[in-house]
Amino acid sequence: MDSRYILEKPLTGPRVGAADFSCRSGRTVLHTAEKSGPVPYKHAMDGGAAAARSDKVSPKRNGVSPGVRILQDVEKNGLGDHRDTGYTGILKRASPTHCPGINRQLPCGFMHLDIRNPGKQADLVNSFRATQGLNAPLTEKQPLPSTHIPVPRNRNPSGHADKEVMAATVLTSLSTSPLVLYPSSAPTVPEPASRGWKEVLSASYSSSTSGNWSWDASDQSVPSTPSPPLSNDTNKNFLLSSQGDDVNEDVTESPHFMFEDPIPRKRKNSMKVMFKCLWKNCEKVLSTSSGIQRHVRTVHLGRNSDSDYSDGEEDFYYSEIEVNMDSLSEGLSSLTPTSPTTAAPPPVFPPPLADVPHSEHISVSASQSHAPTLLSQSAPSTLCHIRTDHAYQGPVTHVRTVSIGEKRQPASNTHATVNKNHALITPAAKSAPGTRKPRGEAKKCRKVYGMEKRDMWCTACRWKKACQRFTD
DNA sequence: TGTGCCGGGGC
DNA sequence: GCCCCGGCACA
Repeated sequence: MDSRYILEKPLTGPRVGAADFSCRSGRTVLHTAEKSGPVPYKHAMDGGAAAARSDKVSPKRNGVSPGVRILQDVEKNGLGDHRDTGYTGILKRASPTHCPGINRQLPCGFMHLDIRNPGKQADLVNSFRATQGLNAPLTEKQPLPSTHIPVPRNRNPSGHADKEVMAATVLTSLSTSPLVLYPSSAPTVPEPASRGWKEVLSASYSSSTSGNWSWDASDQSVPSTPSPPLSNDTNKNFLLSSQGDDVNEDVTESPHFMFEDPIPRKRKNSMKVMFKCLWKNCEKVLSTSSGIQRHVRTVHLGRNSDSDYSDGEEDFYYSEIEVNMDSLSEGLSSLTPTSPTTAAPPPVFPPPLADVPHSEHISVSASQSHAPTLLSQSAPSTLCHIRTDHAYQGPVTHVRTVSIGEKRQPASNTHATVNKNHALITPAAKSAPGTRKPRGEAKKCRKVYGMEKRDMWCTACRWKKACQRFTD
């Protein structure tokens, strides 16, 4: 995967659909094969299984299995020429999640500046870019979709002017709010913007079901959490207050929160101190005192914003307010895509950084054991139910739902967190001893093939076990 | 009575 | 682990 691909690939819906379709299509193929007759087959975790089975279902080796065709269609629909991944669905699904990570590795990382706020912030923008050694013209970067926003990996504010440091601080603190991301004052269409976070969400969501990765769910403080629009009132307040010149520093770079650090820093304190302008009819809220002072000085006191002179009068026109960032996160967490099969919804919202597949995210330390738990709980939202005729045999772990992104554990390795969760859930779901599960409606091998074709039965039926081929 | 399949046992 | 079967519950 080269950088060209990264830059040209939009992380949009179709890609998400690819993951989902490939998974489902794999299942479809599976069932088709099952229904087509008692063809013995082996299962694999990826789309290759579908292709492999298509060898038997379809006379042609190159015959396009449904799953493969869907993948190719998806590519036509915007995934470009990413054809080097072969037929396997895993690679296809993994591809989107790799993009951001590689983006961060781009030597010429850039910030996706909000093009809807041109003009005044240009100077500040250029200042920022200059300090980061970013020489690429801004216009080259702007066409990128908002959901795909790489940023410089190592931002070093040291040596910057106070203004720039302050701007960075403001951005970090405000980045939890989508309100700043997509100000209503923007002349451009807000719809793509609102769709942006949705896409990020869906991308993250679907990725969780596909790639071999996890997010560090223990990090609730990720400032990159994209947020659905909260209350309109809040929006108004924020947006109204975001039209001043100070907003530029807030708005201009806030998108960088999307992909800040691979491992975002924790926020120790959920209470965020903000500074609210007390000027009549002005509800501007900024996260830094200097910012609000400058706002008051320039907007309300009519002083030159470039002038560093301040008599301290601005102090009278703003006050500190505390904003509970957790409350925002909680509101967001309600949108967390959870699986109906999960025992409990993840307590935190998966940050979009989870979009980034990082092996270091997978290997979470034991002290963060809840992270894999979250993965296991949220991942199976789109599952490929994989079973075999021989699933009945051997360890029960052969018969279980397997998410695409979930690494298959050896049968002997029942200590995995995923299996632990199953163990925790299973006893409650297990029927009481002595009770039988109701007889299924589906015809079983015995009825389908009859006694004379007993060799065509599934193994379980032959052994008088629960039929594995025609399950209910 | 036929069927599905649990539980148990032999190898 | 593979394979078989007695026996029970259900339609």
